[in-house]
Amino acid sequence: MLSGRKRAILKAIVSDYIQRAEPVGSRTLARRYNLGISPATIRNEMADLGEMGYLEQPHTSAGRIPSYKGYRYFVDSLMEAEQLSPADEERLSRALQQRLSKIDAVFSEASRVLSEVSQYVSLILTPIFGQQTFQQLRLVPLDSQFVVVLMVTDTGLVQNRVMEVPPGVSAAELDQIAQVFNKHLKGMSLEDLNSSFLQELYSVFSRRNRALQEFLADLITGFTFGEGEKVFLGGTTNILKQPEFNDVEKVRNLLQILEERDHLCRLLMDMASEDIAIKIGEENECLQMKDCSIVTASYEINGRRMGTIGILGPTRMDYARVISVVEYMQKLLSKTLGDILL
Amino acid sequence: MLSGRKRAILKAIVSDYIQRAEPVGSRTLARRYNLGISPATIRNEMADLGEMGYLEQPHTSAGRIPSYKGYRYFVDSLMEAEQLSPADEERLSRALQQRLSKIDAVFSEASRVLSEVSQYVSLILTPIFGQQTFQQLRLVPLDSQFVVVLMVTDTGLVQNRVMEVPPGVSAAELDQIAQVFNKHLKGMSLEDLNSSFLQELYSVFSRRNRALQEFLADLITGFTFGEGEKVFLGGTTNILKQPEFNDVEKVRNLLQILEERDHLCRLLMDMASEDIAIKIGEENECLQMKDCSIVTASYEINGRRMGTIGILGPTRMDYARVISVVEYMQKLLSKTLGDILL
DNA sequence: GTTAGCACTCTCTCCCGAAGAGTGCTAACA
DNA sequence: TGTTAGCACTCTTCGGGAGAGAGTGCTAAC
Repeated sequence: MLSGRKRAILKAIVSDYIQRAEPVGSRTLARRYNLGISPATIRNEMADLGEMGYLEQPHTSAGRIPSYKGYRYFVDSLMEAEQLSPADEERLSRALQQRLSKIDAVFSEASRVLSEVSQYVSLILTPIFGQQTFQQLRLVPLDSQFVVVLMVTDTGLVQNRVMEVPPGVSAAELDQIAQVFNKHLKGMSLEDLNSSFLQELYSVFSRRNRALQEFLADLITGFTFGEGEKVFLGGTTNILKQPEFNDVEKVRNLLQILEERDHLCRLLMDMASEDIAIKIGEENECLQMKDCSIVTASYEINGRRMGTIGILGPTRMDYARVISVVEYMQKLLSKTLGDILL
Repeated sequence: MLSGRKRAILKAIVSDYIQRAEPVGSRTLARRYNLGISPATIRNEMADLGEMGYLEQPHTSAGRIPSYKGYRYFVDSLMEAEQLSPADEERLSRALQQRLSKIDAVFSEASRVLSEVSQYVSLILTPIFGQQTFQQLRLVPLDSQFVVVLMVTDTGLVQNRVMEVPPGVSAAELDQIAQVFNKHLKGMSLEDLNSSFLQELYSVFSRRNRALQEFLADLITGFTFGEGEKVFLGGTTNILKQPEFNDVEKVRNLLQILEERDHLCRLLMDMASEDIAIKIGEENECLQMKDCSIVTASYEINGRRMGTIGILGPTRMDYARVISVVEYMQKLLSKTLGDILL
């Protein structure tokens, strides 16, 4: 455990650095914070903290900056929770209070306002289909050639797409297919939907040709991979305001990651297991993100954890504030989605 | 008109600058290109071209760079059409040859490969609904509370969303609504779909309450603004490789524009009126894009111009190459979409 | 009309020195 | 023994030349 004085110094250093983005020295620290001790004493303590791995020195005779370990300690046991200002709460709420008919519009608005209020990059993972169970399937023929496939999950999400109907399959037969699905799959987790069911289907429709079999296979893969999960991204340009991203090379590295939606998707899914998750710098598996931190929260639909919202910024981000923003949005989103879907 | 020699010199300068991104001087020009004249003569000609507004000088005693007018002249009458390499054609085709069930997947793949091959930023505007006519409406009730609204256009695009059914409206009544729509609107341009029809609808269902009226109004606005047009963006990071974007401030300006999807949408719609459109530097209304050029082409679905693909790069972009890429993708996309939708 | 020569201009880079900030060590102090 | 003042030292940053390099425009000759 760190002594009270070391804790106070570490806290002051991290806070100061978060605010000003510049290495902080003993003299400045003594001047700016009322620690009641002289720069010399602070220097001694700083040397200790440096040896213990909480602080780093960009070079001899620059001030100290927090190491990853320093941020972690700060977040875990020094930082004070911050109450979101009423103005910010207002901004967040209002964005979701508009009448947003499509669920995607909700996510897109949420991501926009999240990045605006936080001034960092916002990420939103749409509901994970694997977490839901099959409720019903509808096959709505548009004409003799195309059919609209509607799949409804237990949480009320509707997945839809247009498919080509194999030639010679009648509307009655489509109905029959839907019936088999609805009878056999109701309540089954979409994750578990595997090929054994497909075999069963084949046998039911065995008299039929290869085209139909392909159609059925496509139908099922569409459920699991179909629309899939998407990631909404907002405020990418905010990151460019941060002094640590004054280097175009760094910017490019980060933006490249943000362009790989699959990667982000996996990242957010991994973090979905916790209510609030914080990854600081090196804790990110991805090397290119070692200068960044991510704070995520999982939103719920009807009490079930369904997806994740997150904010990405430099390791030097204002954790207390970001956490309060994310938490507020988490509640807001859970409520809004519940209202729309239930 | 410019003399043959001036044309040759201008062409050499623009080509060289496009390739190397550095002001080009008379001596270098004479060395690199076999123009058969001495640097001194070139200098005279360059001075003329400068006075005529085709060239600019970053400062005295640097070489010349093309002005906006210089690029324009180059594009209009100096540039030689470039044949896309078989390898590139292959890459573009293959991306769209995958089985892509959802139309959005086609656009997303197209935008990805477009940016990869061009090494600039790619933009794709999804089909403009206003250009299409109403074909049919389906209202598929999921349960007593929600209904899936399916609207099919004459080009085979399906727009869908989930809406809440006003309490007390039966399935039969929904059917009736759909029938009225299908009877009155078939063949009508979605753009023209206005409130006069809504009045008519009200009178048909006049016995009904306010909730139903709101439902009907929402239904119609959904057609025109509903899903709306989307812009797919790819290869944003490519722009960062360009030396002209070594300045973070410039990058931020551009990325900010690219984040405003509505703005991009309008931009691409404006350019949709031509088969191939090229906007160079200052020709862009948007001030922040004065250092950029956009090359667009409109793709067709069943012979009707429906949307736009484009490539955005620095004014110093390789126009010949970009044009050939865009043209190729235009044909590819028109074909692919025709196949999927028809 | 074209070219060679030349003086001149402007940028870029490298280097140097001064300023500033901060450290670590030592010695004195409570 | 912990704390503090003092001091020499280190390292970065910034500004000011000096020199190199590239290119221009003008003039005079071909």
